[in-house]
Amino acid sequence: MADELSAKQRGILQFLEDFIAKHDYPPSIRDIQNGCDISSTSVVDYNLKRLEEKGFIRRDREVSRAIELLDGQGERRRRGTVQVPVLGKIAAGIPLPVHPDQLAPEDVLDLTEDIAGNRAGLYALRVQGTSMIDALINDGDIVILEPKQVADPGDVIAAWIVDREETTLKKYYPEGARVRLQPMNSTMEPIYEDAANVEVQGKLVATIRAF
Amino acid sequence: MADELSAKQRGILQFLEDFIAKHDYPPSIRDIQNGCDISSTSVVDYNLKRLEEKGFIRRDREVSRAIELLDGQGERRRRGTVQVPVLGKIAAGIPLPVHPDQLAPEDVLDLTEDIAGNRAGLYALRVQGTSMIDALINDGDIVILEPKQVADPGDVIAAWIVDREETTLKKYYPEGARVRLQPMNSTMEPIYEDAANVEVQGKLVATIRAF
DNA sequence: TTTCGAACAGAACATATGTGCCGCGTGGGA
DNA sequence: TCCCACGCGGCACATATGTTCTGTTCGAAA
Repeated sequence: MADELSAKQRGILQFLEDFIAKHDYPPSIRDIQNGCDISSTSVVDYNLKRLEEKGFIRRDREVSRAIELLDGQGERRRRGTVQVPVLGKIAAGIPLPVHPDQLAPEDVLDLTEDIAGNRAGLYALRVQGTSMIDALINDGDIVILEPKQVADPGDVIAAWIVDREETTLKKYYPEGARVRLQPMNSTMEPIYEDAANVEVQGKLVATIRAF
Repeated sequence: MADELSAKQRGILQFLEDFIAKHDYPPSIRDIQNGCDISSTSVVDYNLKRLEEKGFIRRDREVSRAIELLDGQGERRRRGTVQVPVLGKIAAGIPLPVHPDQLAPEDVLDLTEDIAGNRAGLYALRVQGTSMIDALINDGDIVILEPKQVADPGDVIAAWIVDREETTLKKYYPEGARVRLQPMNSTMEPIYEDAANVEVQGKLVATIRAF
């Protein structure tokens, strides 16, 4: 049960993704041959068979360009969307995961580029409780975050307030030694924290509330 | 400049959608022929040329199964997503469009089924102003609505308050002759309106805020 | 009526494309 | 050492598939 992919197989997989993203239909074997600088169609065929065995693609035999991309577990993949892992919950009293990659996603959210933009490494969290109500974020909402340790002024960030052990979502304005954290609800007053007391944990990309 | 599609052309387009949704790769001309009960490949070819002229598909000549689905305006379509038209703005003082179909969308938003669900006829509106802040909806947010003239208790609806000429987004609880409209921010008090003074204009499906 | 073009039928044609077969290195195990 | 699976190269082959050509039908316009 070999789950390992050879360099050539990873290259083919990458080429498949790019080609489909570009053309909206799968490449032929000879397209792959040229795109990956492979010497023979039979080599492509050989490696496609391996990829199919390992559950990364599915092929309909005898049909041109009949390659479907799977995710390595035999699951169908969606096109034109970004898979964003839902890593867990976010509440006032718990810090965000610092290394999102290390967590097993409990769920996956498909997002279009309309929402996700071209950012990479995004992850999502479910909001638990109403502690972020001042950020116009309710219990049950989903927040999409881009992992970041530094933020630009004006970014909406997820900040960990060290001494209060609290996560908050606010607009970020560094002002010398202190930081102004402005609620997104413009009728509310900003709070000020010592710069050393604020840890930037990520940048807010979007929030989604479904009913 | 014929924008009209014949029944056969609509059938082919439908078949294309279904086939691609099912297989993740486009059908061959003969697949279309069989799937649509068309007598000859040349008829398929003929109608595909028409569809291409009208901007519903794009084809790469001489390449098998090289059909891309477009949206009728020559724009690329995404797969596994729902196209939701952005019909305009929503503000406190303007009613929602009653017949969304009749408006030309100023923009199109791609949504995955994760967000849109399986509902049909959805449309989106951009929120202008902060008048919906009590519904945790900010200036610039996008609201996704399902057209509906009647709502179930507990639905979050877009309601037109007749005498105040005002649009509001609230949870809907009919209570006999009056209606309780509960803000989504649970710390705020509900308002009560005469049932005749409340017009249900649609059901809120989701809200999206992108940064 | 005639004319003309849109839509279609049927078949032949050219080629794009998946598949199979034979063979060659190479490296590890018996 | 021999043997064999693995990964690969090269090529021929069958066919899946897009294209094209000739004709037919039908309805509207002349």
